[in-house]
Order: sequence, then C-alpha cells, then structure tokens
Amino acid sequence: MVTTYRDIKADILGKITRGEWRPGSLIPSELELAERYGSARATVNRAMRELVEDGLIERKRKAGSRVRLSPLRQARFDIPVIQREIEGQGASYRYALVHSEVVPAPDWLRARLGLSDGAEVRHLVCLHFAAGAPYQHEDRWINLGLLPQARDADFSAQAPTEWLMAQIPFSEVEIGITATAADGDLARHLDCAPGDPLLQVERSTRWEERAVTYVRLVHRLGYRMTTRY
Amino acid sequence: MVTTYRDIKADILGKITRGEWRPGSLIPSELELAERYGSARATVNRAMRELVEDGLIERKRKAGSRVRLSPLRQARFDIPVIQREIEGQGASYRYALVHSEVVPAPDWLRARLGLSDGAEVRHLVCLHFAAGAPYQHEDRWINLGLLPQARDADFSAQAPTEWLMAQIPFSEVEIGITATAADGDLARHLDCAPGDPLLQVERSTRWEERAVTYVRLVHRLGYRMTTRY
DNA sequence: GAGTGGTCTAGACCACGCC
DNA sequence: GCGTGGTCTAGACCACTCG
Repeated sequence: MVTTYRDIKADILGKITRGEWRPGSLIPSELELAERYGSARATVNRAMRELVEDGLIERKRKAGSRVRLSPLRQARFDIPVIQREIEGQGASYRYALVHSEVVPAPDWLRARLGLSDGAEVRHLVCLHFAAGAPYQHEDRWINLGLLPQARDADFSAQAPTEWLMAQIPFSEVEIGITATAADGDLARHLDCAPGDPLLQVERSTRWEERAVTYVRLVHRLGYRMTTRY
Repeated sequence: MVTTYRDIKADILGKITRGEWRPGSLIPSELELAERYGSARATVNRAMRELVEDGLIERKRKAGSRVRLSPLRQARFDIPVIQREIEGQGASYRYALVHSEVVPAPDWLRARLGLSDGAEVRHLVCLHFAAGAPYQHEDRWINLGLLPQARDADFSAQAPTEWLMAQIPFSEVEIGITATAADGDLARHLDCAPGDPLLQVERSTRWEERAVTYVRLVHRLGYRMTTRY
C-alpha cells in the first residue's frame, strides 16, 4: 500500500503524455509532490531524477522542474558483440581472418589516435558471417606501443574484439557513424557491387588517455541499426 | 569531509579500469563497501546503480555484484532538433518547404504505421540548410486520422517537427539508421551525385498506440553521427 | 534459510541561483 | 534572503535467489 518511485514516475509521465502538464510548464516542487503522494521526498526525488535521465523534464535549483520543450532528446543504441547479435537473430555465426600484418602506423591513423612517429600497429582485416553470408567487414588497427602482446597473438580463430576485451578491462570510446560507398575490396568481401551504399561504424578506443585501437566496421548492404524509446 | 556517491563511483570505476577488479569478478557487498568508505548503504547503492546504468557491472540479489564481462554495451546518441544542431556549429540555419500535398497513404506507409485502407496523410518534403548549403532532406508523412489539423496547417515557415511538438506532448518512437544511395531527387536537393552514399534516419512516432508520423531524414554527403562514452 | 540488493522513511545540511 | 533541488544518514522491511 506504499507509493513507489515507479508509481510516481508513471503518474507524472502520464500527466505529461496526456498533455495535462504541457511542455515548458512548471511542475510542483518535490516537497509538494511528496505531500500529494504521501511519500518521502527522497522517493519523489528518485522519480524525478529518472525523468530527467529519460529526457522528459529539466530541473534547476530554486527555479524548479519543468516539462522539456522537446521531449525527444536522445536515443540509445545497443552495441552488442557481433557474435551475439547474429546468433540472437537465429543465424549461425562464422568468423574469418582475411589479412594480418605488423606495420608502421600510416599517417591518417597516427593523426586519429595521436600516435608518435614510427609507432607500430597490428593491422587486421576480418569478416563476420551470418548464416554463411558476409555480414560485417572489420578493419582493425591495434597500437603495439600499448599492447605489445598483440604482435604475436593468434587471430585466426578468435576475433580481435574478444581478444581485446580480455586485455583491457575498460576503455573510453568514440563512435562515428557514416554512409560510405563500397570500394573493390569491400564489394568483394561483402558480396555487393562497387559503389553500393554501406553503413560504416568507426570506433576509437583509449585507455587512460592512451590509444588502444581503431576499428572500421562496414556492414552488409541494407543493414539497419534500430532502436526505440 | 564526507564521501559522496560520486567519490565511491569514481573509486570503483578506477579499480575496474586499472584491472584491479577483473571482468567477471565479484565486488564486495553494499554493506561491506559502506563500512569501508564510512558511508551509508544508500550512498553506496546509488554509486552501484549508476555503474549498472553505465553498463559496467551486473547485480543480482543474493548472488552479489560482478564486473561485466563485456563492459561496452550501449551508446547514446543525442538527437537534437535540427535547427539547434546547425546553429550549435556556428552556422546559419534556413528552412525551406519543397512540396506539400494531402494524399491517401501509400501501401508501404500503411504497412509501416498500421493505417487502415483509405487513410489520408499530409505529405511534406522539406530542406534544412546550414550556412546556405543543403544539410538535411526531410520526407515527412503525417497521419490525418489522428491529426486532422495538419490538413490545413501552414508549413511554409515552420518546420513539421516544430509544429508536431506543439501538437503531441510526448510519443513513442522507433528509429532506424541505414545507408542509402542518392536518387535523382535527393542528388538535386542535397547537391551531390546520383548514387552517392547518404546516411538515412527513419523515425516512426506513435502516441497511445496510434500512428502520428513517419519521417525519413537523409543527410548531406559525408555527414557523421558521433558520440563517446 | 540466509545473504544480497531494492526500496522507503524522516530528518538533516548544503549549494545553487532567482529576486 | 530564501526556495528548490542535491545529497547523506541511520534504520527498516521486503523480494529475490542461491545453496
């Protein structure tokens, strides 16, 4: 018979979705809401904090809480491990290593990761298959200055992502999503025509300010990232 | 000289990033951590809850808290209102209505939004410019069954997004991101060549289970969505 | 059964930011 | 100044789930 923070959150959400509390309007203070709901202020506070997180309201000390003018603010995309994503769709997963070498980092990579002149990297090209068909092309560069053990690691059976997760506990990541045209290599590997539009995800990873890896993931023709909220 | 939940969160995060607490390993219970940090359990609880949200740890009653095996789980993308996005880059914003009509919903749209046979929609094509150059092409369809006032609304000066935000307080949204090739129209409007790869964002919006609008946003050549975490 | 997280309470102090 | 949100505390009860 208690009022939970979920109840309060749902009730307020309802008032907003039904238009009872219009965008931009002021919401009663925590103290007043606590009285109304017959709960402690901390409970109301938790409900309100989650509404802020969900992008529905804005709060300022003294000024109070308001319904946001544009309630749709951010979307979350799950970025699953590729094998899980594919098997989650009920398809079989297969991994293949296409190319592997140790090279001095090219200029564009040095600039992107902030590597010094002459830094060496392990360069890998891999393919991920779903139900036998190419699904994702992975172009991976690993900083040997930070991860020297990557020089001799065996990536013929284990995908770089898996290997990396075992090496570095947690990292800071920067993600970019663009559309790109298939070049000859991509077309061949992803079984499409040169010039076809493909969704490309780039990811740069750092650990304590130092570059770990850069990867360019190009998805098969027609691939679609989705989310809802 | 108190220990805040932020302090605790940062400390635990540090132990994880430094590899002191390896992925999969068990974290001390809230009660023990509260004693260690000399704080209340609620404070530890808040720190831990945020770490769950950030995708770093997993918790189960009785079983305890563990460092996640794959710490990188989800990314958030801000989806700003287009005008803010452009002006936030220091560029001038301009809006133009290209085409407007009221038509029976085509089959593909009826299927996508779950509209009944013969449902009418307002179809709009708009352009958003940044610093005079085309930035985004908007192909918008509004369900007149739910929003009859859209039939006669004037979209020559106000973008549909703005207008919609004033009509519907909050909605459920489904987003899809794909790469697409420019057709003749898109190439002309976005000032690129036919066949060029473009980033396309599709959004279907519902309000209390009923379809509000479907929009296809196609960005200029080279557009990049970014985020970090 | 018992340990762990999930949540609520009642009270308190503080910091920010309008007025 | 002073109202509002931000946070901490100490204690409590409960629900889940592992052993």
